[in-house]
Amino acid sequence: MTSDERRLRPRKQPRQTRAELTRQRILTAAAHVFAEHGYASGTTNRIAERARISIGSLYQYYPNKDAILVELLVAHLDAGMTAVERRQSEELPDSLEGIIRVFVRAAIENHLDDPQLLRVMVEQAPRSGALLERITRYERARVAYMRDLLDRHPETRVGDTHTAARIAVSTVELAVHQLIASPDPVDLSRLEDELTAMLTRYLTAGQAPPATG
Amino acid sequence: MTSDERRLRPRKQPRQTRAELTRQRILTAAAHVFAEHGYASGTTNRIAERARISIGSLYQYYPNKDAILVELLVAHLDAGMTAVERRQSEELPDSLEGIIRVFVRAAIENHLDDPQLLRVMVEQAPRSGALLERITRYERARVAYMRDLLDRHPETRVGDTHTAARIAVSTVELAVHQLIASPDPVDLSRLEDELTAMLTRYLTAGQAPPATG
DNA sequence: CACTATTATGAGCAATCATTCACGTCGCGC
DNA sequence: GCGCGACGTGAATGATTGCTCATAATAGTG
Repeated sequence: MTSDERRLRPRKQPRQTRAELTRQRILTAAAHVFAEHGYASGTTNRIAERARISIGSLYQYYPNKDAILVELLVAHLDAGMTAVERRQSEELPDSLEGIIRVFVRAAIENHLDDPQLLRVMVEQAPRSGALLERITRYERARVAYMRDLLDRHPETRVGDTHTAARIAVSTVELAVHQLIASPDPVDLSRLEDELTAMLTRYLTAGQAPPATG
Repeated sequence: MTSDERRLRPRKQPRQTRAELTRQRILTAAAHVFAEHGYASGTTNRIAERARISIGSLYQYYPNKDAILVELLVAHLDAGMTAVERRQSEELPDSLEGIIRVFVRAAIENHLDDPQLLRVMVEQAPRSGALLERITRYERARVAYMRDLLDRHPETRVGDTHTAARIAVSTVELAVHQLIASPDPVDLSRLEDELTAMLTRYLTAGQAPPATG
C-alpha cells in the first residue's frame, strides 16, 4: 500500500448496512456541493450538512476532502471507459465513421449527467500524485484503444496513428466538455454530426468511403 | 462604473514611476506564484514576498486577489486576439488551409509562453460575473471573426458557419492547450500540421483545393 | 528646508476551513 | 437484556488566508 493510497482510501470498511448508506449519502451530497460551489468552497462541513450527517461521520469514511473528490472522479472515469467499450462491442459499426460516431456519442452522453460537477472534477481536482497518475493512465488507455482501432481499420489514412489518436481523443473530450458547458450550448445532435464529420474526414484524409450517396 | 469594475480595478492610479514599477513587480510575481502554486494556494502574501514588497503595497494597487488574476488573464486574451488579427493581415494567405494554419500557429505560439500559468488562468480563475462576461465576449469575438472568414471564403463547404466556427475555435484552443501542457508533449510542428489538416478537411468537406499536387 | 501628496510597511484582525476526539447511540450475538 | 464493537455526533482546535490600518518613508514643489 502506497502512502498515497493510505491518504485516499476510506479509513474504515463499513460492516453494517447503515454504514454503507452513510457512505452513499456522503458521495451524493459531495457531488451536489462540489458542482454548486466548486472544490475550494465545497467545504466538508457543507457536504456533511447536505448529507444530513455530522462532520465526524464524514471523516469516518474519508480520511480527507481530496479522497471524496477522487472517488467521484474515478467512478466517472470508469463509467466512461466501460461505456465506450460496451457500445463498441454492441453496435459493431463497419465504417470508420460509424466507429467515430460511437465514440463521440459516448462522450456526449458521458457529459450530460452533471456538467458542472465534471468541470470541477477535471479542472479543480487537486493535482496530487495519485490522482494525476490515475488520470494519465485512463488517458493513455483511451488513446491506445483508439490507436488500435485506427491501425486495424482499412479506411485509416494517417501517417502517425499515435499522434492522430491523441488528437482525436483530446478533441472529442474537450470540445464536448466545453460546448456543452457553454452558457449558450450547442444543439447536441448537430454537435455529434459535426464532430463525427470532422474527425472522419481527418482520419480518412478526406476520402469518402466507397459506395455512399 | 459597475460594481464589478469597482471590485476589479486598481484602487489607485500610479502617479510616480516608482508606483508603476511596483505594479509591474506585483504582476510578474503573481504570474510566477500562480503558475507554481495554483490560484488557491497562490496567496497574496506569497505574491508580495516574491515581488519583494509588503502586502500592504499590493493592496494599494489591487483591491483583492481576483483582480490580479483578471489583469493577467485580460492581458493574455488581448495578446491572443491582436496576434491573430495582425498575422492574418500580414500573411494574407489565399487558401483556406493557409488561413487555418495561421490560426493554429497563433494559438500554439500563444501557449508556449507559460502553459502552467495559462492552465491556472483558464481553469481556476474565479468564475465571477465580471470575468466570465469578459471571457465570453472574447470567445464570441473570435467565433465571429472566424465565421466571417468562413463566410467570405469560396472553399468553405459547411452548412452552418456559426456552429462550424464555434467548433473550430474551441478545438484549436483546447487541443493546443491540452497537448502542450501534457506530461508527454507532442511535437509542435506536427501538431500544427495535424490540426490544420483536420480543420481544413472539415471545413472544405474534404474537397482538396483546386490544383494542388 | 519645509510642506504635502504619494507610496511603502507589516503586525494583526476576522473569517474560514479541514480535521480531531471525547463522548453518546445503536445493532447484533449471546 | 446485556455487553461490546460499530457507528454517529459536534464543539473545539489549530492553521491559513485575504485584507486593513496606523504609521513611516520617500518624492516632488516652492
